[in-house]
Amino acid sequence: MTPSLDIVFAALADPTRRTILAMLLEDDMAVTDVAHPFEMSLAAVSKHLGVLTAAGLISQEKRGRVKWCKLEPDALREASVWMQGFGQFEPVNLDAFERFLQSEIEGGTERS
Amino acid sequence: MTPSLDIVFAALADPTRRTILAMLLEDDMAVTDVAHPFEMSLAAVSKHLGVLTAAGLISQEKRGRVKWCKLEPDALREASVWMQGFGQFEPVNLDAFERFLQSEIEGGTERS
DNA sequence: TGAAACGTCAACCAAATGGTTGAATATCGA
DNA sequence: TCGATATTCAACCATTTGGTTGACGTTTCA
Repeated sequence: MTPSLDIVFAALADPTRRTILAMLLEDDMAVTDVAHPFEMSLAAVSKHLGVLTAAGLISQEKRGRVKWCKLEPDALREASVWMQGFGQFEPVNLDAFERFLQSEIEGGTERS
Repeated sequence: MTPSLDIVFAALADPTRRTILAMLLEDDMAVTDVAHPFEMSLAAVSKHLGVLTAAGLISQEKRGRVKWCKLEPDALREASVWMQGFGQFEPVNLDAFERFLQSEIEGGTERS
């Protein structure tokens, strides 16, 4: 079940979380290492990672006592498609655009 | 000064606001008309429009007693560029776009 | 075995968010 | 001028968000 656009965009709206995503672009990281550059508690970063996980933007896998965080960039695809629609489609085709989104996006259980 | 990614993504995180943007894709609208399909007060919709304006996603121009709302899709560019930094997505999802065009051709124009 | 490292949980707090209602402001039209 | 229309403002409320701290469960390893 793909997380809704609500959850994905809300996850992206925080600068700490966007920085974390950029960090994970380079390599997978343990929670403690993700937290290191930030001037906030480990628990706070752990919460941010929870938000990113709920949005499907990262995945977390525990090996031993270390929990590894991995970027899942595919989760950005749905949001990206949604945004691109505003640049690429003619205003005339709203109905068609909406049908397109409907067919393109799975699991979007949002109210209209 | 372009609004920060924080503000833009936060604005996009609400389904009511995304629906408003989709409505404005079709045409400019007055505040009252924007509010019409929603089951909430006019004041609430007015607040949403304020959030979208603060994010630069729409502009509002008052003519007479009517305030017209206009989509400003360029505001999505910065956010779009940020997301594209994560690779995977081309600026346009060409495959999906071609399928969309194909369905357009096959389906004919069934807008009423 | 036991201390240290890794990470989360629970309770708490301040501020922001999304909604309400009622009053206020400004403009149009007859 | 007066009533209706269009929109915002102000105060209020409940919920969510982003942060804190301290206690807790696991896992490692000397």
